[in-house]
Amino acid sequence: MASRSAEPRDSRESRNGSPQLDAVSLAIIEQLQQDGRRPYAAIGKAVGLSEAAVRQRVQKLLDQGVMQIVAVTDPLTVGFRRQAMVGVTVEGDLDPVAEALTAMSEVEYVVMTAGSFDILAEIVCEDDDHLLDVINKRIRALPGVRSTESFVYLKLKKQTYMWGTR
Amino acid sequence: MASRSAEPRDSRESRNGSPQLDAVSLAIIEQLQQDGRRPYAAIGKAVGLSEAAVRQRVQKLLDQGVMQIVAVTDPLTVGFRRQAMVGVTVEGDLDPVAEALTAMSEVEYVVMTAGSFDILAEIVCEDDDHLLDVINKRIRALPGVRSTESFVYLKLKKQTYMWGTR
DNA sequence: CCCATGGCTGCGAAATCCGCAAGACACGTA
DNA sequence: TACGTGTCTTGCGGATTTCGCAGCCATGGG
Repeated sequence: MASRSAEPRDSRESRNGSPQLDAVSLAIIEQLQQDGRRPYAAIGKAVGLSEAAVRQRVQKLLDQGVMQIVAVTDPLTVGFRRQAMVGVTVEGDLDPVAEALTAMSEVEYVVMTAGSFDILAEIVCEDDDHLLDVINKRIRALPGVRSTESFVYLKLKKQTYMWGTR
Repeated sequence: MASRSAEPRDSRESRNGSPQLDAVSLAIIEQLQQDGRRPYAAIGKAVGLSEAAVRQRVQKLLDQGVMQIVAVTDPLTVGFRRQAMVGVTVEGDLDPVAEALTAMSEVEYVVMTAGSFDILAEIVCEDDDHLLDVINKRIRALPGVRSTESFVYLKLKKQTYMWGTR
């Protein structure tokens, strides 16, 4: 059935270190984006592979860190009452600052950007005191941080992981 | 075993419409944040509940929209080569703008904030043309949008859903 | 040419998921 | 207080899924 196609089904590394994904793996990911608990057999039927093959591919994708299967929530509804996005401007090398932010447990999301901020970091805290401490005492104190600007979350309106299915 | 505690285990609505979660449901969510495919029996053992009880709680949490179990990836490694955070400032009511953003399939994340932006929106696109189209032609054209500022993603450094486990 | 590697398939055993029925408890009402 | 009502919990099969393993095929290197 699998209609062994001619296109490369490899796992070569592209130059940025990210594994190259073929269409079948993308289809598997798409299935799991709709329902992270979908059975392997059902996925196999959808993408044209055996159950075992799907299982192996999924395991590899997880091992490689290409995807993770997790429960996601709106922290605001689950007891974390203060959340904020912090824009950081840095002088010099971005990496040390990004690493330091990544190491903080309150920081859920770190991305390097082009624009008037060099780094965006999303922070999840229990309360105002906690948030203030993280931003004012810990982030602004990092060597290389020139300035920060905070955007406290008021309401989360959308949170999707369904790209690819459109 | 379940040591029926005295604290409320209800599903009342708090004033903002979010279901109130007890400690057991939080523990279940925590388990699924570590591994979205963890078997119900294993979760039950960890939180002190029967397999069936866990299953029903999970199903309810999913139905209520409190959490979702999905595969998450770094879009940059999966073929979506342009991603950006857009800060939007609005005149007048925020809701219509937030709704319009939410309706766009390229917009993955919408949050209302306090600060120099009223709304932050994360955008996932195939290429530069696509990104330009979304930001310049569609978002900036929305009635009520006063201005926007874009932060194109260069590299995703961290992406976690492990709050609560710390 | 031969061999090593990687990926897919098929299969049987073990574990898991799922639906159902019954018991326990809290709460609201008469 | 007594009595429903609704929710939560538990236990138990049967169907389904997961898991590990052996074999097969294609590709690429020596």
